[in-house]
Amino acid sequence: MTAPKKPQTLPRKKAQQARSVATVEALLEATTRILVREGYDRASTNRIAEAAGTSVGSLYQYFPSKEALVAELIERHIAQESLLMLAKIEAGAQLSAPQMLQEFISFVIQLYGRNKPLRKVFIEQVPKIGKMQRVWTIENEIGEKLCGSLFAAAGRSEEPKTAMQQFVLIKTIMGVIRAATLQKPQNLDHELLALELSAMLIHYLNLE
Amino acid sequence: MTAPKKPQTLPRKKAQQARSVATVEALLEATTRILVREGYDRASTNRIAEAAGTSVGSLYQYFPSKEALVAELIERHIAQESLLMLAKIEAGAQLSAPQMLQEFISFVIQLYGRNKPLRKVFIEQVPKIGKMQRVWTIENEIGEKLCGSLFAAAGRSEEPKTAMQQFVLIKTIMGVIRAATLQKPQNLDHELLALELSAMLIHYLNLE
DNA sequence: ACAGGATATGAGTCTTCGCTCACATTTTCT
DNA sequence: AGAAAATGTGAGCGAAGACTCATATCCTGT
Repeated sequence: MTAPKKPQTLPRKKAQQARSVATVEALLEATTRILVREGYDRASTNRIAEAAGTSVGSLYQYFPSKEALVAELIERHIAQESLLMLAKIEAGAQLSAPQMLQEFISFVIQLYGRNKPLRKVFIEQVPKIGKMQRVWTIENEIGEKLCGSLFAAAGRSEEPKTAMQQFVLIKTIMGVIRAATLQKPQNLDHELLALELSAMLIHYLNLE
Repeated sequence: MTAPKKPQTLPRKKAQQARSVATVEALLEATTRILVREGYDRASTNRIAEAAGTSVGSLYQYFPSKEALVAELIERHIAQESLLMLAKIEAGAQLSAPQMLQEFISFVIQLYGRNKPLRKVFIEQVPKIGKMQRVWTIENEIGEKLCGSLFAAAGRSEEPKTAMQQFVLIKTIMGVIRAATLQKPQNLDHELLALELSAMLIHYLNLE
């Protein structure tokens, strides 16, 4: 009879004074620490509050649930990294298409090499927290922008870019890099990977 | 102070009589149903036992934990699908390399289109249950076999296949298909996707 | 037929955890 | 200074669920 209730992830109230902002930040930092050290399941609200040096009560003033806490963390993480990627694309505007793509891929590989344990937790929790849609939206955005910049670099700005091209481009990159990062086969040179991937995709897009 | 204990996933005892084998099967089937209908978190051992028409006690005779139950389900799922993929590769042995690859990709897309809800649960739980290594091992196996067959079909059996080639080949395929399946952009034609992906990879492998 | 192993049962124990609330403290504003 | 608003506290309630165990039933071999 009970409808399947998804946990609310909207912040309960906004912090106004500096002191409460500090509390919220402390909570988020503590959540990160506990997530990495203990994993999602062992991260209880009580434990998080204690680690943050506050109380459960305070936690529930700002976050309606543990999921909300993690959702906020994921949101910040996604937002930050997508900004970095978009910036990287802009920064390579004067390069040739192959170089631009190769540098972008190298950059993402290096990005994914950082913070492995936390990233692992996020990857596991993104679906449960319902952040998949958000990730996809941003990935598509990046794919679109990257595709546009590549065509521009090859002097073919006018040509239409199909949804398929953008999709294959960004999903190939992210899919392969995710695999390379998580699975980490040590005998796989990252520079070479970036080179081969970009060559393959440049040819796929007819941009050499 | 407590060491992070991973839940044991080895079967507690093996069923010997026909009756107990039936119990185990019933438990696994019930787990599947509940997983699909209620999701992982709401699937409690009590509920599973009830749905299977047995008792919790019986469940714990054969599975030391809920994780063990799901691990067994995932194991069967992985094993079954990898067999299908390997069979598909063998079945295409007389085709040209491009055709073989295209048909393989189409096959995997169609495979991933089935059982979406259950597959979603599995994808979410594979990391937590510790089955990632197993998935990777099998994916690499498939990549190796596929790569070999493609080279053979192009009359280049003798040429060495690098680890990089196998890696890019299989991870591109699986990564893109996973994205296409989960994200399901409806304006993306699956046949066309298979065609473009295979063309791209055939060129990457220098097999046209 | 009967012993002994295999299997089944499910009420109950124990633990964990999410979350509330009555109350205390701090900050802000006039 | 004093009132009102914002913020902080943590013991404890209630729910949920993982897992056990004493007991009962079934099966197999002799």
